[in-house]
Amino acid sequence: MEHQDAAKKLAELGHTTRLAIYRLLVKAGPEGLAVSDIQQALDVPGSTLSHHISRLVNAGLMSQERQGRVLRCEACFPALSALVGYLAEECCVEQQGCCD
Amino acid sequence: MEHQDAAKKLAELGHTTRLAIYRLLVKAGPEGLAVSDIQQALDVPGSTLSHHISRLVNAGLMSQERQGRVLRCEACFPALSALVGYLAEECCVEQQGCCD
DNA sequence: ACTATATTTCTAGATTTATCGAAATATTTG
DNA sequence: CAAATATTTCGATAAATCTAGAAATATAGT
Repeated sequence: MEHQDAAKKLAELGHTTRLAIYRLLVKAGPEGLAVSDIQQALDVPGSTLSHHISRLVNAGLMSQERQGRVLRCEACFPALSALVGYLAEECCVEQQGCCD
Repeated sequence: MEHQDAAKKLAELGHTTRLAIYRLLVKAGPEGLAVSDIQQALDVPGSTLSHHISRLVNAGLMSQERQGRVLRCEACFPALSALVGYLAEECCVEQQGCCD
């Protein structure tokens, strides 16, 4: 993962509402959730929610697929793994033994 | 880990310079690095660097300890683990099998 | 075509953050 | 104590972000 890309993903996750959205999606798994489900769970105005969702999508952390009137949202699980990997990458290269 | 705390940590890591600082520290391991080492590696003005470091410290992602004229910086490794754990927590609770 | 539902786009004001020069503080050494 | 080194605090400006109401768009059902 590129440095800038990782920073962007982390920044987007670093907002209370967006982190909550993302965690709902992670919890939901591949089935995903409709925007309306998320709205109901988090109780935020539609326009605000839409703004945050579009940022998460833009950062490559989730995707949306239309199913009729509903937009189904799903977390991008590989992005999460890559991000976590980036954070721990080269952990303690200078001195072995602190990370497992 | 508390939700707000996790969001804060992620937000602080979500900045190019701060992420670079943090990764240098993760790479350095428990030995840590002096502020001047970081400055040399990243080539940012002192005041800017100090600002970012203080944010990382405030977020509980790193600590500083004075050793003579030098301030030694060290990553808080437990915080990293807890953060990663928080992100993956309850992954796919609704439907088993997507995460390992 | 009309209505209802789902969601986004537009817009604008309020708040937060980033940057960095200059001055201040802390510590060692001569 | 004075000078040198390491780092922070102050201050001010520029840029990005948050929030949410109102209007617009997309789809489905009648």
